[in-house]
Amino acid sequence: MQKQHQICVKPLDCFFLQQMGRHSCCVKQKLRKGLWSPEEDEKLFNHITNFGVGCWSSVPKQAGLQRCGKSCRLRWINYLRPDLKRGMFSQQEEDLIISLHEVLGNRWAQIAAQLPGRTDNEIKNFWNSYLKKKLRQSGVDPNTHRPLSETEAQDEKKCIDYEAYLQPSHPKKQRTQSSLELSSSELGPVTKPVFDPFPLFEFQQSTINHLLYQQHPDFRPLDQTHLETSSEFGFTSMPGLASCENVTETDISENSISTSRMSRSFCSSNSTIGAENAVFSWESIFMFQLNGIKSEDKMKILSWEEKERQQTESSEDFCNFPLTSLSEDLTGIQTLTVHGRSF
DNA sequence: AAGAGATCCAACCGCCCACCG
DNA sequence: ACGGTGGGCGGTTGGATCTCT
Repeated sequence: MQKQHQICVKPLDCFFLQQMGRHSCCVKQKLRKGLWSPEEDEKLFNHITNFGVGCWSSVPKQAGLQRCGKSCRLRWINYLRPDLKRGMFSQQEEDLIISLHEVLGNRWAQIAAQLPGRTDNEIKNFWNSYLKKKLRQSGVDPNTHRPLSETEAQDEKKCIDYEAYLQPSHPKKQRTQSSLELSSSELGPVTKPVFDPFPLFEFQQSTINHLLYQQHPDFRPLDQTHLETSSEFGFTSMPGLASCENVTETDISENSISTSRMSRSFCSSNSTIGAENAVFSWESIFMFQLNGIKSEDKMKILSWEEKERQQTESSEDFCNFPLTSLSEDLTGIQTLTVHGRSF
């Protein structure tokens, strides 16, 4: 474990480390730490929207944030990024994580690269809080992916009923879904405002990706690499946001966005947040997704129920995502098998 | 109803590495 | 070649929330 090498860095040590170019953050006592406020989120989001992802160390100053660059980067990657998929992991994602973990170990970033819309942190948390226990429960050592001895399996006291977990009524699931599925009238007064720039993203990501995949077989969902490096997807300049004033109401089917799936934050606030050079709105987010893939086709927007049905029917689509960026560590590995499919 | 324990997950920490001057 | 710097990563923490008694 790394911890044994870690030295408690207090002022004097910290000074030297700073001189060595390491973690200068900790000496800047004035910088804020902890949870991000909606205002901070909005500032960071608007800054990245307007100026793109450049030098993280300069972002806090330019965006007017009392945070270190690392903190801003993390917040963007794990929460504000527009391509994030939210909500429960699907069975396909879960199987893929387990298979990838068997090959890659705790290389969460590499695993996350194979799961569009998921962050390494999210996958790591999911693994530590749930998958590990599930594997142990089913008699598999999560570290080696080999069968546990019977004794070890019996000694595993913590029991997780996975089937029950997948049911909509499971408390843990309700916890994560509540903000998406309750209507504003059901939610009552909002006590903890949250800046949620992409409250529909669960809908957008899965629905649009599915639709695009249907009509454009070459289409692949956005991933972190695309966002950070590809001008084709254009997030560094956010064309969809910058030009959102050109979006008309008729571009979006009224049926495609159900207010019942809005998050608390947006149910309780204006749907448009003004910035100096950009306007934050539902329409802009939606159109960015469409602009991002440069599709000229008019797409039929399916109802939520129809979309979910089709997703279920095409549940194997996820397995078709190519493993494009496995590291050099995998050079010796010929294939990766997921659900009997070889990659 | 209340308190304790368990769990989740956002955020932090420190190490490593690539890049640059 | 070397040191400074920024970014990426995995491990860990601690506050919030949930469950149990």
